[in-house]
Amino acid sequence: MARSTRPGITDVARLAGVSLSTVSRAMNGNPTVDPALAERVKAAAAELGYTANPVARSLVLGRTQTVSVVIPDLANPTFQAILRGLSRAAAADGYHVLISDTAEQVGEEGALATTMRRRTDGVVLCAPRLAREELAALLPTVAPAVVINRPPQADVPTVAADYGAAMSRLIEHLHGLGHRRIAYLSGVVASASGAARKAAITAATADHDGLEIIEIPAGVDFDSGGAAIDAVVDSDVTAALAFNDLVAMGLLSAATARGIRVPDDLSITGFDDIPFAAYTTPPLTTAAVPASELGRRAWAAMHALLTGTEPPASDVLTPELIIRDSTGPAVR
Amino acid sequence: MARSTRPGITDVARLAGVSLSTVSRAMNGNPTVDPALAERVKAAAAELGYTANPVARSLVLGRTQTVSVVIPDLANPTFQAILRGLSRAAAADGYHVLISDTAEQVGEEGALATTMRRRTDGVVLCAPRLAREELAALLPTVAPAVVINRPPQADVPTVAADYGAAMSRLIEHLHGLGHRRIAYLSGVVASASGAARKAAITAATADHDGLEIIEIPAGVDFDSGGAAIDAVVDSDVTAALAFNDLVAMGLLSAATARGIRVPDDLSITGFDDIPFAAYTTPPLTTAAVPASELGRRAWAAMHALLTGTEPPASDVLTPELIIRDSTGPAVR
DNA sequence: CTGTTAGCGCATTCAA
DNA sequence: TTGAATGCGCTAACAG
Repeated sequence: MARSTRPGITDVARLAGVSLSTVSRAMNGNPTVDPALAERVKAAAAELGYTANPVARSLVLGRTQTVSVVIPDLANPTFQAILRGLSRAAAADGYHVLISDTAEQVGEEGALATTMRRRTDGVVLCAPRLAREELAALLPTVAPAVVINRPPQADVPTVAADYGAAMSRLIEHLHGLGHRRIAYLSGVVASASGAARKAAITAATADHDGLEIIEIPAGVDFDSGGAAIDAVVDSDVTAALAFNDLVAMGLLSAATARGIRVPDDLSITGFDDIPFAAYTTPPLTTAAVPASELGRRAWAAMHALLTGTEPPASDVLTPELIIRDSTGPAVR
Repeated sequence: MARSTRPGITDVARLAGVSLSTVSRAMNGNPTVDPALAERVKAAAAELGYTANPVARSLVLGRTQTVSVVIPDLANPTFQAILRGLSRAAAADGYHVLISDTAEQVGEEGALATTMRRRTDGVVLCAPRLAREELAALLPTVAPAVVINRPPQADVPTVAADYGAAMSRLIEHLHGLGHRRIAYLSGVVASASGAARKAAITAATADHDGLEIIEIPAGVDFDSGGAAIDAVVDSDVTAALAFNDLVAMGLLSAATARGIRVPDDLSITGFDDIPFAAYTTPPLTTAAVPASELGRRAWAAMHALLTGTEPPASDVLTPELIIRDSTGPAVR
């Protein structure tokens, strides 16, 4: 029967008639080896189907050519897009990605990141609800790290979307359409982006006399949007700012089911511009968070950290306002 | 300044006043260690914040506690769900997941799987378009492996949804509504699930006199569904079977934009039951492929392989027919 | 029950 | 330019 164990560097050395250090050097393209010899070694390696054991290399080199990514919820389209952008960018640079969906163990982000960090060269953290202090305490222990969608931190590259600016644009859009009494379906209040949205709301009501924004607690998914329909109706508003597209879609669906016309009776805005936001009925007005671009940039920052390139600064992207048909002039 | 290098097993040994092996044994819960001593060791480890270097362990143990997952396209909701189900199940068993989105390098699945396999304990392969022979040649080289959504292979656990059975149900549903001339928007013909769908169509037309199913080449995404509207209209059918929900949604959207009423003028079915299929207007009739369950089961199979449990057989799930409002009685 | 010794597979000093 | 020796950090024989 054939060999059951993979060929090692020793096998190649023997076949090529050289020492294992020469094999190592040849395989790594070290220029201090005689070209002819290098060829011979490579031929031997090819013949044996030899490839250096990455685990052994990792041990001696101290790097794994892999980064960890911790994501709060793989079911969320935005996080999926971040992961996708990051994953592809990392692959293009020859890096692998170890993922972790923390959905189950909320609050375990710290321990998880620490665990993952040990098998990888760095960690990209997407942890919107991790407490500020915990994050601050965690970061130094897992460096190099890059953080997504959190306020800039000292010594840690951050890539984020400007949720506050986007929320302001959404509000301006609604205000421009004549809406003066607006509902805000808040999602995770404790999240960084949630705080940014809230701040934008406060600023907007301060800026515009007569503008009222009523906060209605809701969740972050489709169902919570639907569940909020009663509260929205009762609040007697002409428009609703949903925490995200999922919530907006739930609200839109529930409103339609109730015979409330959107945007004639009620304008609705989303947030994120997930893939299906353009295909609801009516299509959703929203703020386009460039999620996969965030992932790409997070990788760029990590790659810089890993290669010792210039210390990447914090990188913030402003979501674009996407006006579709779920918003229209205020009626009342 | 503080120590810049992590504590090693030697540091713990010194602090606890024991040998390396005792530390190793104590940390691994080896019962042949005096309980009191074990406590002392653990205390020392805790004091130093020591944790065994996973890379070194991997090298000596020959296992990484990690599995690779290769996914064709992270932008596809079905694959996302598979990954999510798998990832969470693996995490529950203390395993990590290395992912690879092969989108960019189609056809590179083999090389990629091989590369990833070397840093992990096994690979879960989701490669619908990989040629049968290539797959067969690849599998033995990356074992242990489990394959998702492909016909059962010898010696390799397979978990798959029965696309053929689901397609049959969809057709029966349409036939029962009186549809006799139906369009089929084919996606990736070369894929395993594509072949299964096609076979179901052939069987159905053979079973039912007067039933015609016209194949219209299309893609696998939203846009390709929309692009097929002309062909569908020209084909003079009363119903259309879309390759998947994305295509169905694109077609639905284009149809609606053209003033074609669904399901009054045209019935449309999807496939997969992605999260948004229930929220289109009208909601989509489709076949629910239990994607995250597939991921979960793929993990179960892999875990069995890894732990030497009973050889997992091939596991096939039949998608449930979900009748919503995009299908109705045939008019003509 | 505990310590000593030998590798896991490779990259890299150091000599030659 | 090449080879021999050393060690990355840890586990697992093997003695004691």
